[in-house]
Amino acid sequence: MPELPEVETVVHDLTAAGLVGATITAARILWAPTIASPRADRFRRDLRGRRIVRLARRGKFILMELSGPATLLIHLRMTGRLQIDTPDGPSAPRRFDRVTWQLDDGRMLRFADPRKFGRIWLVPRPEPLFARLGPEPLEISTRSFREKLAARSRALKPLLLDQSFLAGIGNIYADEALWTAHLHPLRKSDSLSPAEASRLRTAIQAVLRRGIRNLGTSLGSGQTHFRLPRGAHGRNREHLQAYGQTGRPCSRCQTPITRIRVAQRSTHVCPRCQPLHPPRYRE
DNA sequence: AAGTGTCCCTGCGAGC
DNA sequence: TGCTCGCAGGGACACT
Repeated sequence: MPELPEVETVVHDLTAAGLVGATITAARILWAPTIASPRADRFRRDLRGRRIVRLARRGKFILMELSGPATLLIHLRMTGRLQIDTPDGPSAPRRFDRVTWQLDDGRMLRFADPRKFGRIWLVPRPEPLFARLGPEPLEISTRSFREKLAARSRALKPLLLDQSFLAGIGNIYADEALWTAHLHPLRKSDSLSPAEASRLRTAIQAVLRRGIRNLGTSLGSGQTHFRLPRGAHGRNREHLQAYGQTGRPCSRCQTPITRIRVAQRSTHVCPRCQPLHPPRYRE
């Protein structure tokens, strides 16, 4: 499930593959609802002949800045994958391809997405799409983070998943950050002491940075798990401490990790390290 | 404002 | 082996 570290990894891998500088010679749409805007015929027409100028990330969005200028925005949602083929690779669409782009260097870029939740936009300016996105979690200051927590009275888990609060965190890294910070997912955001708030920010940044360093978290098997554009796997799964660890001993206290449901999402918590009602403030 | 439920989708693992 | 069933979940939206 691509979150900030996976999206960052995709952008890095596309850049390393030398995508910047290539020109799109044709776009093919195999599942029309993937294109959020503009309409399919215009999407194809407007892309032809544009050069890829820069690749970037904002929240969970991949930004492909094009000559013109224009920006191609890609959101992978659950199972979206960008794949870059070598020039001698097969050019026929594969089973889960939703959009493909032919490049002038002979390569093909594919957007594959088994569950069809991913979306792509071609826009003159990306900013309007970011109007409701919160700040980047790797850039927010301690002070600003504390103030934002105190300004709300929401459970921590749904708040971390809310992209208008912070942009880029999903279910895996939310659970990892809360475990790392010793905080229960149902703690209210305005109940945190300054030390706890600071600890949470540090934990968020640590788990995201570790995810990036490990090239993202690849889960499960088959078509639905995360891969880099050139086919490599992320190796962050082996570093997970809470997510998907139900029944396994917490690496800090050996208490089995339990799975609860919070805001319709499976949530993994150490019942001992992450008490809902802490006896008193520590540190 | 916060929380819940529903929808979109389909591969996959579990159970029979 | 082959079937059915329920789970996985990001984000938009309706509703309480």
